[in-house]
This record gives sequence, C-alpha cells and structure tokens, in this order.
Amino acid sequence: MNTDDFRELIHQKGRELYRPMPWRDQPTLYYVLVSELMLQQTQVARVLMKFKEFTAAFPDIESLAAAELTEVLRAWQGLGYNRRARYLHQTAQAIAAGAPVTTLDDLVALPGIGINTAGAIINYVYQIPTPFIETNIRTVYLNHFFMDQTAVADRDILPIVEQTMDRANPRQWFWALMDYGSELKAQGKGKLFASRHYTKQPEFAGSLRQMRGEILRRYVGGQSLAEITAELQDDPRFAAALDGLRQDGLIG
DNA sequence: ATCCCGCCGA
DNA sequence: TCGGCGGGAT
Repeated sequence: MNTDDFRELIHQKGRELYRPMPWRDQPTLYYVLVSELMLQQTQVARVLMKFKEFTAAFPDIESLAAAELTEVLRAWQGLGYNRRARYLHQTAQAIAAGAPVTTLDDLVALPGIGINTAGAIINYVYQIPTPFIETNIRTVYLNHFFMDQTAVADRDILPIVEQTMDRANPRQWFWALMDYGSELKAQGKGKLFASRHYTKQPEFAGSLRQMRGEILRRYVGGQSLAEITAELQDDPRFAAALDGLRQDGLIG
C-alpha cells in the first residue's frame, strides 16, 4: 500500500471509529497532560471513568499544583501505577512555577513525561506534526508495514510514522491511528508480539505491587500507618512494599 | 491468562 | 537494556 492509500485508510478509519472524549473535546494543555499520564499503560475505558472526577477535584494546573499529594493519590485511586500521580503532581507544580512547555525537550524534562507522551502532547495541544510511538500506533504500522517481520524496533517504525503522517492536521491523524490500532487489537490482529519492545507482565495476584496498592489504598483512605502495619505486617511482602512506597515518595 | 494511548532508575 | 510499577475488564 502506498502512502496516499494508507493516509486515506487512516482518515476513513478516523471518521468511522472516532469516539469523543473530554480531552479530545477540549485539548488544552492541562486536559491532555492529565489524560496522557492516566493513559500510560491504562485502558481508555477506565480513564474515561476517572478523568471527569479528577478534573472536577482539580480543574486546572494551579489547583493541582496547590493540592496535597495525598489528595491527588486519593483522586487517582483505581487507576494504578500510582507513581504517575506523583509525577503529574510534580509536573503541575513545575509548570505553575514557570517551567516552559513549548518544545519536545521542555516536556521531556518534566517528571512522568517521556518522548512518546511529549510527542502526543505536542500534536494534540499545539497541532505541530511530531512523530511518536505508542501501542496502538505500533499495532497499525506493524500490520501495514512489517507484516511478516518480528522483533521490530520502534526506531524502525518512527521514520515511517514521520513519512506518512498528515502534517495538516496531526491531532486528528493521531486520534485516528489510536482508534484504528485499538480496533485491530479488538479484532485479534494485534501482532504486538512482533514488537521488539513487547514484554509479558508478571502475575498480579500475590505480587509486591498488589501489596503496594493495598497499603496505599488504606493510607489515602485515612488509616494510620500504625493501623496499617498492625493489620498487614504478617504478610511477607509488607516490609518491602512499604519500603518501596517510601522510596517512590508516595508515603511520607 | 491477557494487556492496557510508557516512564524511570539501575 | 531491563525490571518494576495497579487494577480491572475481557
């Protein structure tokens, strides 16, 4: 398939599959920032449930920056990977204090924002065509440009993203790629195993991060550390989990 | 069992 | 380059 046909396909899929979301309806820096952090390793459906509540509690960068971390973690409950909540909090504080947010490098310098999230923000907020990779984009390009290959690296996909992307409306283009990639996976055409960056997650049940989640949920729920310790210290994972939470700055 | 619009520290 | 990081839907 040549570039023009591919573009036409993506545009068509974009029109066919488009789903409105708060951060699409209002792609402000704050909304895109919050949604992108939430969407790292977390499904859209779950983020949709939490986003409205989170932005109601913290309607703008300033209010988030001024909040206590515990409040932010409480609003984050149910999303998992709680370090992201602290990163988002720290990023809001940095921006409120005047950190620049115009370029890719500006954004990557902020906590919790890597090259891919930064690229997404640049496209969605500023409409500046910027190639980036994420799991749905990966899926689309693996299916159309690396059909019979395995161990495909992102750095081999990225030039094709750059070459094929719609420079006139990158926001709509990347939304379409997301929606199409998501559809491919739902149809069982995921092919993510062909990515060099594919790794299978260890089991959650019985894991340390399950215990981390348990401790943090109690902590932000208002239970004292003494109570939590009394009730959970018999679990062999407890000490390591608590230590990790402290290490990550999630518990004081 | 799979896997989610990745990032960070080592 | 690799391991760790939540929790729920399917």
